[in-house]
Formats: sequence, C-alpha cells, structure tokens
Amino acid sequence: MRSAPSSAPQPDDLTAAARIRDAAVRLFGTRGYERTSVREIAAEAGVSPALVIHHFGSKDALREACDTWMLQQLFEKRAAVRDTTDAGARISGWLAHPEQFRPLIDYLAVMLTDDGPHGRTLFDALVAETRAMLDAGVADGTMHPSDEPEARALLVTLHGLSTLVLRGQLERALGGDILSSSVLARLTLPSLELYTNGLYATSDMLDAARAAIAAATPEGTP
Amino acid sequence: MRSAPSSAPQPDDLTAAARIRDAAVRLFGTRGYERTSVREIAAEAGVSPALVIHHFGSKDALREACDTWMLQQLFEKRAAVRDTTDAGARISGWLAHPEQFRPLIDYLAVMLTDDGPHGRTLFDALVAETRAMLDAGVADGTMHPSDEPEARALLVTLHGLSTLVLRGQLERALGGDILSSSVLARLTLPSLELYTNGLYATSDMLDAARAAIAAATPEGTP
DNA sequence: GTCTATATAATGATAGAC
DNA sequence: GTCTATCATTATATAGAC
Repeated sequence: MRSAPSSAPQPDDLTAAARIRDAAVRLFGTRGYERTSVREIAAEAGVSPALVIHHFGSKDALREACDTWMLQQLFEKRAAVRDTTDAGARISGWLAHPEQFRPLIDYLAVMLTDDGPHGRTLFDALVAETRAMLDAGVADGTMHPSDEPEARALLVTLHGLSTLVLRGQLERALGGDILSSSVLARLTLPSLELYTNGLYATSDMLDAARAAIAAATPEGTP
Repeated sequence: MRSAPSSAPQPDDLTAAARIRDAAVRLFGTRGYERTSVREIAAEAGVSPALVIHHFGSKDALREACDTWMLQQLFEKRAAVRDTTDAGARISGWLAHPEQFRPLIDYLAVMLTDDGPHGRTLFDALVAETRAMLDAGVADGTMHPSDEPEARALLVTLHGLSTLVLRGQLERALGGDILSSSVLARLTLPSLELYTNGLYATSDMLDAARAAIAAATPEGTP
C-alpha cells in the first residue's frame, strides 16, 4: 500500500489495488460513501467488483484504507509546503494547476462530515495546527491575543472548513469551481477585511459579553 | 399537510401522516437521507412500511415533503422572532428549552450538505438575509462597510453555518450539546472578539491584497 | 387508512475456475 | 491476481385483503 508513486493523475500503469483505491477516493469524495457502490468503484477502476473485495476485504475496509491514504497525502503535501528550501518551483506549479487538489479536498470534506473512523483525527489535527498558527501570530505581534485561545482556534478552523464542506453551495452561488482563481479572488478580500477590521464598528457587544462573563464568574450556569 | 399543530414534541395524537413526517425528519436529520430506510421510519412512527409509501408516494417524495415542511417551520419561527410585539415570554421560553431546536437544525444541516431539492433555496435565503443584516448594520453605522458586500455576506453566512454542518466535530471537541448554554457561551466570546477586532494586528495583508487587485483592475485572469 | 404478503431490483460479499 | 457466476440480504415499492 506504499508502492504507488502517488498523485499521478493518469489512472493507468498503476497496480489494480492502487487504481481501485484512487477510484474509490474519487467517488467517495464526489458522491459520498453511502451513495457509492462497490460496483461503481470497480467500473471506475476498470476491474471486477469481486477484485475490490478481494484486495480490501470489505467496502468499509476500503473506506478505511482511503481515509489513511488521503490523510497521508495531506500530510505529505503540507510537509512539502513547509520544507520550502528550494521547492518554490513546485509550489508555483501547484498554484498553476489547482485542480489537482480537487480529489483531496473533496475527500477531506466527506471525512469531516460523514464522520468515518478518521474524521476526528483530521479535525483535531487541523484545530491543533490552527492553534499553533494563532499562538505564533500572537507571539510575534501580528495577531491579537484572545481571552479564549483554544475556543478561538476551534472557531477559526470551523470558519476555514466552511468553504470546504459547503463548497457545493459556494460554487453554485459564485458560479465557478472553488479552486478557480476567480472564486478564490472573490473570497480573499472579504476574508482579509473580516480578519483585519472585523465586522462591528463598535465594541459594545464584546464589552457587554465580557461584562456578563465577569459578573457570572464563579458559577457555570448562566 | 397543514393540519398538525406543529412543534408538539409528543409523537402521539397526531395523524399517521404527521407522525411519519416527524419520524422521517428526526431520522433524516440525525443519520442522513441515505442511511435512513423506509422501514426505520415506519418503525419510528409506529406504522407499517407500506403506509409510509401510501401517504407520500416514495421515499424521495417523503424527503421533499420534509424539506418543505422544515423550511416552513424555519420561516415561522423566524417570523415569530421578528414579530416581537409581545412574544418576549415566548422567546425566553425558547431559550429555556433550546433542545426543541435540535430537530430543526439537524435537518437544516443535512438539507445544506446532502443537496436535496431545496437546499439551494435555503442557502440563498440565508445569504440574502445575512446581506440585509449587514447592509442595515453599515447603514446605521454599527458595522464596517465592505469592498465586496455580496461576497462578504456569503462568507459570513458560511461561517455561521460552519457550526451547524460541523456540529458533530464541534460537540465532540467542546464536550457537549451544541445547544447547551456552556457550549454556546464558550463560542460567544471568540466570535465577538473576531467580529469586533478581527485577527490581524496590522492591515499589511489587506493592503497588499487591495494593491494587487488595483494593479490588475481591467483584466480578469490574475 | 392501515395492514400482511410479496414483487423486483440493488446491495455487499463469496466460491471457485483460470 | 483476476475473472464469472452466484448467494444472501436489504432496499423501495406494489397488490390486495380488511
């Protein structure tokens, strides 16, 4: 399960098991786990339904294999981004062909919503990463501190994931692929506005909330 | 389909059709459309599977009936909130028993993600409502204006819905029902922080984005 | 209106030849 | 390793009695 060169868009010249896995990732990601049948996966991979079961044992075990595979893919890509020693060319290559991330984000979205075996692993990892990013920002002075750093990390993670899990509605509303430059550009400015200046012109509501919390400090049932 | 008094928690003394509809809403909301069988709905409603089909024609038609029913429920509740002439007691009654909203928010979440026939209707209505709220805030000076009001409304709607569609992960991370006062309180402060002061301490990134947009004004392929 | 009994199709999984 | 053929189960939906 570690032999394939990975991220090769061509569904050819791979082992049958790898082609099945890739087909399953594609179909699970676009149609969801329940809506995808073993027969469809087999057809997409160009093999018989029996071979799917033979290689993975069961449909559920296939899902598990896809989960861990995509998790690994995600971590590899992120690690590659982090090791930016010389990979500037690779990154710009990525940005030139953003459609290659489609299968990954589609699959991650169903992992997070369909709550499979590794959805919580993924979510917790993302929250932790967000938390670290926010803490670093606070430390170097580029971000505001928070009264509740952990809950804020959770919230920022949720906000970021909303464009993933609701990408169907988003793409329909904006009329284009979520990875297209036009859609990304359309969302960038409002995001930066929001995360720079906020929404409210006054701090009345925040002050009121802080006062209410301070007033009810000892007890926990407001 | 308009005879039941609605929002009566007891699954008794309703017509069979209403009990089937309520059972379907409950199961679709908690387990999703595909994972729910007609047999389960019938068992939950205390009737035979055949009666489910007899009353609604098909499982898909039943889903459609549930969609429109819950949409109507949502609009009724919002209208009741808006007509706050004397209903202060009713509202405080709601806040005292937030668990009654569980079926509604569960169902709305699957409507938005499982993209049934009315999911886009719901989403577009929510975006429009958010847009109106933001415009009103800008008009009366309580909110900052935006360079892209529509995209910002979309983004704020997505952020708000993230706690719905990812409520499973959220509840697990925070250890409690999303409608419990403790979880709500935990999220309130970070939300207000974010929407009041933003995240970034400087406007460098926002300025850079605006400059980049201004530089690429006429053409649309940055 | 509500049931029992059943038709029909699709599902996940198996057996065994090659 | 890969296939064809098939099993057992479950799914939605129907027929017809009461």
